[in-house]
Amino acid sequence: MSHELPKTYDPGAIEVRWAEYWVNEKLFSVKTPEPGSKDAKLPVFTLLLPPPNVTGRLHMGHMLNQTEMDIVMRWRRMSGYLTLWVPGTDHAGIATQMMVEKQLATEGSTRQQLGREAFISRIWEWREHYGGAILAQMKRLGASVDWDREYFTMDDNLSRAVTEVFVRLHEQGLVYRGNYIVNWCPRCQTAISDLEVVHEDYAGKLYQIRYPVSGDHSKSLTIETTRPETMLGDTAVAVNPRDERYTALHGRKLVLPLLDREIPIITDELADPEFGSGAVKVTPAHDPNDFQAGLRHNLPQINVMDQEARINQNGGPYAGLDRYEAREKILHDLTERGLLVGTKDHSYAIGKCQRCKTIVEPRLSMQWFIKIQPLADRAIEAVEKREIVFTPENYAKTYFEWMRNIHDWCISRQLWWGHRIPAWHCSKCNEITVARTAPSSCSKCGGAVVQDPDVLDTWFSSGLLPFTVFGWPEKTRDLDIFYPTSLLITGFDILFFWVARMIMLGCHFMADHPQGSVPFKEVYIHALVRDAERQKMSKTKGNVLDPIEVTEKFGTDAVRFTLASMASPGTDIAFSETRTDGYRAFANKIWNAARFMFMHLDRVGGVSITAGVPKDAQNYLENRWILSRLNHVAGSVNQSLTEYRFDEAANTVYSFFWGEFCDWYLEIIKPRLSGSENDARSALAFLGHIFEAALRLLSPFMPFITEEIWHAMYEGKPPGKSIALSRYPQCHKAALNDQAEEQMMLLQELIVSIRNLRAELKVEPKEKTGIRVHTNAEVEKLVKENRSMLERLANVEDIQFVPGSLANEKVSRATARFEVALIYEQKIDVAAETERITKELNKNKVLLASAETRLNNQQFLSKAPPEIVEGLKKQVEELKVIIEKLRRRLDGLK
RNA sequence: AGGCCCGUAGCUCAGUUGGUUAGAGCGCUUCCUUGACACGGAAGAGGUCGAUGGUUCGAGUCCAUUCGGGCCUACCA
Repeated sequence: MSHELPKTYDPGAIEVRWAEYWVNEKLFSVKTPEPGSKDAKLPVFTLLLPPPNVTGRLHMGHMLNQTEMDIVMRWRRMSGYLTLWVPGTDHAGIATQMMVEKQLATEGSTRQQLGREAFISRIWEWREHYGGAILAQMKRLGASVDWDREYFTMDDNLSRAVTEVFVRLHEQGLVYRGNYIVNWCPRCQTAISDLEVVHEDYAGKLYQIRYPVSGDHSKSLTIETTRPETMLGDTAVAVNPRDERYTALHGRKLVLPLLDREIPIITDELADPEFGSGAVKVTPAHDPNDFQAGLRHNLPQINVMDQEARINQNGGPYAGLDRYEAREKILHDLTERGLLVGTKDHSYAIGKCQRCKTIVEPRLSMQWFIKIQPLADRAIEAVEKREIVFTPENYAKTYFEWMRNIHDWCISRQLWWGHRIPAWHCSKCNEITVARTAPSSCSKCGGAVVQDPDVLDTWFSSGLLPFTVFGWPEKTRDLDIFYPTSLLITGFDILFFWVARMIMLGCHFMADHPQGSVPFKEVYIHALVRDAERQKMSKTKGNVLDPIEVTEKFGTDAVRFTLASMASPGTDIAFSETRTDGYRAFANKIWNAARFMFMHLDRVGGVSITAGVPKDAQNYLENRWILSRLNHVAGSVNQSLTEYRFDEAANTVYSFFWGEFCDWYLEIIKPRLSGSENDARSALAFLGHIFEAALRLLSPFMPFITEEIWHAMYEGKPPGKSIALSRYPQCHKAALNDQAEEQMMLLQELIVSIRNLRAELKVEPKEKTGIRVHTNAEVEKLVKENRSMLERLANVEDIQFVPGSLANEKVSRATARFEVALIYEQKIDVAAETERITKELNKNKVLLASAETRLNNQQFLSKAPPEIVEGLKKQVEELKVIIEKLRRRLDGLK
């Protein structure tokens, strides 16, 4: 039997195989543990996948998000948690509807032609065909989610829960319907929430328009506006009550130009005396501030635009014109009449629809809202009391900032795709019945009822997911066990859209949950993945990297490792392929290290690498050392992951595996591996033990290659189905060995010093040299014990210990604990050596001087902690020794 | 308008509560095809931490000011 591993590392070949294996074997599916069962006693770790849009395509942000989630989940699973990661997709109301409407357009059809029902089934069809793209990609990338629990936000059970929530909120008086100013997208023809509006700076114009005083056209007021077309809906002009310029006009009326309607002059704080003329037009149906002012003064609300933002019949001669055509015509007409006083440049922010980028129109319309304050209060408290903890912590500030200035949430959308509002309108008496199921007739007058045509904001249903995925409103065992979820990992872009809403709704509906009402205990907000030049990736810039393409080029493990190695809370990631190439090399290194081990295993045969640590292992310094290092590293990686320092964790395993395990350990044991079969077997048994642990350590970061090698190690008969189900290495104090680590460090220093000298002298690589060492008895003993290591790694054949200092030698190196010189005839470059030593000497002199200055400073001595002072004293002693040695070297060179 | 973040080697980033000689990867220079790996090995060069001022025995690390870059929130006519 041999350990099968192809000669070259081909990530594509192994990854597809394992990705399928993990899914087919249902390795990460979690059955709800029965009461009293073994699993029921485990600590639980639950994570909800931020559901990608059905319309979505996987981008680097997803890849980062998934990598972080998968690392955490694999690590927790291996650390003994019952680990549940629930995947799903979001029906994405507007986005999906737009997508399918576009498709219809290519067929020359519209949703109106199709009708509501047919259009919706068309979307379901579309979803069947294209909806699973991201999740399929996730499977390929090996995300360790429970595919048996996959959901879609429009599933029957989730939809029922949405209805239940709406009805309950309504019963609690937290849902209301009313005519308010909302952000209206004329393209999508629906209301959208404040969050769905993106603001952009806009260099526009401010138009100054004169409104004549009624009955006295010699007098007038001048107002300023950026949207002159809205004047058609003006129902007053306001001045500030304290603005003495206009006291005389209080109570008078104005003639609204163009329409010749009389409108009152009102006094209201809305008018800022500092702005423009101090008079402001009031358009209650098209501006939120004006709307409030209108309510205060009982002004009529005249809506002058239709759903497509064309002027309606209220606009008199302008009816039928698009809002911007109307603007031009109005400005033209005003100019003709001499009422346009002036125009000035004015830059302000315009709101655009998040989805289609059409300029949003504030418009009065009948919508459903959630009274948000009561929900927000509790949501603020939950974070203040640290029931939910943010990483990085300053996102809590952003969260508070928003929560404390929150506005009621407009939840109705004039779309067809989404959860329909469970409200029925009586066609006779207009009574509205909100109910869990359709009423047969009006509860008030018995008339026929029609369901409200609107659907709910997509974020309404996704805001409920932390409890609805576990079966709410039923009282399920899943809810008992898995709620609250442990962690949420997501991007800051949906902090308000989703995270804040989940907190509000979770706290509200899970208020009596024994393990706490919050939907999750921790929120980790990940950063942005930028391109190698730190530019934001965007389609228009054309710098978008497709994660699947990069993955195919370098392997999933390498891409994951790249992202992990740069994922530090709060820091954006500049993704560069050269770096990924470097981690592909790392994977290749792991691969070849494994092949190296297998080569020797197959040569001697009969070694059980799983039998535990062989007895004689502790006899070897390098074994004590690498075991100690492994345990230190395990401790440090666990700690870093606890703090979501993916970068620290990844870099730690990287340098352990490559820098210590491969570069030093494997090199040291090579002679034993290729020596007698007994020696090889003993070395291999311990090597296998370390290698296997290192694979487990690496597994959450590089699940594919570690799975492949792990199975190969067991020759197809592993102790479990997957390395992902084995235990994560911990730091065992008993395995730590400070002495071994110090001794190895000294030997490494000595070896490097010798290599150094050889390089400087340009000794032929194949030529062995002799060395002379001046040191203390302890080090001498250590070197003698590890003579063969030194001979091999430093290419030395003759080691002499000398009583006297070697500082006068032409070629030598000195540290505080030893001096070493090469026994070598060749001439050296005296000038270069002199320069090098002078440089080193000066560096040390500067250090000594600064240290001594500090030690002579009474303030320092009295105020600095004693261990710092002691450390400095010790350093001064060592510096003096080194400086003295360097001086003698310099003299010797002359 | 308010709030937040960043500026450390050629490039991309680390640098924990201020404490001894500021680190890594990539790139660069020199040497080496030694049977795991040239996707490799060995050795090396290279920063005074955006600027200024302050606190402190001691600052890349805290404070202030300033310059440069980025982000978020917002109903400014």
